[in-house]
Amino acid sequence: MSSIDKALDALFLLSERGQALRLGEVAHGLGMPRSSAHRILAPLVKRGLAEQDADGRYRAGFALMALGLNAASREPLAAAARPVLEAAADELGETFFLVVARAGRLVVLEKAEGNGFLRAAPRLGAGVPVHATAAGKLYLAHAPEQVTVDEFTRYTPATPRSRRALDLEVERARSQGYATNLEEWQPGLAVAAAPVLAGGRLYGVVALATVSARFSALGLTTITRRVIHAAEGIALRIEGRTP
Amino acid sequence: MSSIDKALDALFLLSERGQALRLGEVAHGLGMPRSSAHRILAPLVKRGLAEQDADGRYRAGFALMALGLNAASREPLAAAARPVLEAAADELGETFFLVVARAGRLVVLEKAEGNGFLRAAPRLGAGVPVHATAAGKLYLAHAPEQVTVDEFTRYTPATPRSRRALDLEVERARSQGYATNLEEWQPGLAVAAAPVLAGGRLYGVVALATVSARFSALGLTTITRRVIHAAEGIALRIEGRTP
DNA sequence: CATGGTTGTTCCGTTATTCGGAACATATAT
DNA sequence: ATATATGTTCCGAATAACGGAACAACCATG
Repeated sequence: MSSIDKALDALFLLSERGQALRLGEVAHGLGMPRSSAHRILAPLVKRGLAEQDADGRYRAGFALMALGLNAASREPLAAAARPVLEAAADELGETFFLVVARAGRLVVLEKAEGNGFLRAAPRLGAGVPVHATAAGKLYLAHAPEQVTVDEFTRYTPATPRSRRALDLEVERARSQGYATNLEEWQPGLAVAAAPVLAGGRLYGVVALATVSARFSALGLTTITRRVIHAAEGIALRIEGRTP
Repeated sequence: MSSIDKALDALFLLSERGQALRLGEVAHGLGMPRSSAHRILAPLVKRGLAEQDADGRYRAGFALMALGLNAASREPLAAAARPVLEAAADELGETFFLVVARAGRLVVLEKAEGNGFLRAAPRLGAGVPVHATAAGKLYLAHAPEQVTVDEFTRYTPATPRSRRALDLEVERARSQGYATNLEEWQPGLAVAAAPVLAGGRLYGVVALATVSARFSALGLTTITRRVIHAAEGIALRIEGRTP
C-alpha cells in the first residue's frame, strides 16, 4: 500500500467524520502509529486539504471545497439538469435527481428536493447500488458497459436475488422506457426513473424518489409521465435545443 | 518532496487545467517521467479523485466533487450568508460575496452574482491577496492573527506599496467600520466591504464588487450602507437570532 | 505546586517503497 | 508497411517512508 493511498485514506476519513479529529483518532482510524499519521497529514495540511484548529485537531480543509466546486462547475450535464429538476420538483413537491455513471459506479450528480416533511434527500456525489435501483436498471438496459454489477446485496426482501431476476427487470425497463424501484433498496422508498437519451447515447437517469404511500397516491402514470418529460427536457438541452 | 506532495500536485494540476490531460502532459507539468506520473496517478484513479476517459486521458475525478460538497455543507457560515447575499445582490443588481480567512489566506466562501453584463464573478474557494483588497484590510484591522501578509505584489498603480501605507488604510477601515478597494487589485474593479462581527469575533467579510464607473454612480454612502447591513444580517443569523 | 496523563511534534536507524530508464502493447497516421 | 504517438509494465538502484522513543506543551487532579 503506497503512502499516497494512506494520505487519501486520511482525506476520506476526515471528510466522512465531518468533525475535527485528534491525531490519535486519525492514527487509530488508519491503523498506524501517531507519528506516521502526523507525517501523512503534513502534506495535506500544507495544501489546505486538511486543516488544524486552535487545539491541533484535524478536519477536512477548505481547499477541498475549491477543488470540488471546480469539478462540479465543469459538469455541463449538472448545469443542464438543474432547472429541469427544480421545475419538476416544484410541480409535484417530490424529490427529483439525476444519476450518472462514473468509473463504473452510479452517483448522484444533481438534485432538487421536494417540500414534504418526509422526503428523499440524496447526498450529492453519493453512490447508489446498480442492482437495486431504477437508475441501475436503466443503465443496464441502455449502456451496460458503463456500469458493473459486482454484488447482489439483499437490502430488502424485494431486492432482486440474482442476475437472472435483474435481467427480467432490465428488459422490462428497456421496453417500457422507464424503470421503477419499489422498496428494493430501502424500505419505504419508491422510485421511478427515465433515461436521458441524446444522440443515441445515455447521458444519465432522471429519478423521482418518494415514500411508497405517496407513490401509490400519485399514481404510476402521473409519475412516469413527469419523469419521462423531465428526462426528455434535459436531453433537449444537451442537444443545444433549449426552448 | 514526498510522494504525497507529488500526488497532490497532480490533483491540483488536473483541477486547474479543467480539461483532460495526456499522461505526458501530466508528467511534463509535474516535471517527472511518464512512468512516475503513471504510478502517482494510479491511487488517485483508484479512489475516483482522478478519472480516465476512453482515450486514456486523465481528468479531475468525480469523488472530488463529493468531497468538496461534503466540506461545503459543513460550513454553517456559508449557509447563513447565502440568503443575505442573494437578497442584497437582487436589490442592487451587483455581486456580493463572503470572504473568510482559512489557514492564513483569504478565500471566497460564498457569493451571489449581480445581473449586469459586466459583473464581478469570483470563483468559490479562490484566494484573494491580503494587502490589496478591502477584505484584507478588514481582517488586518479586526483579526490580524488570522492572516499573513507575505508579499506586496504591485497589481496596479493604486496597490499599497509598503506595510506602512497599508497600515494607514487598515486604521481607517477600523475607525470607519468598512473598507474600500478602488482598483488596488484589478484595474476597473471597485469593492466595498464590511466585517461580520459576532460575539467579539470576526467571522468573515461581506464585499460588494463592481466596475469603478458604477461604484461612483451608486455612491459611497449607498454602497457602504448596504454592505454593512448585509454583514450585520449575517452576524445576527450566526448568533441564532434569525428574524 | 507536584504529578500523572494527555496532547501534537520531532528525531533517527532500519526497512520497504519509490524512482525512472528501458521495453512493451496498442493505436493512429503517414 | 512504416513511423510516431500513446498508456502501461518491469526491475535494480536510490531514496523516502516507517515507527518506537523521546520531547515539549498542556490540563486535569492530588
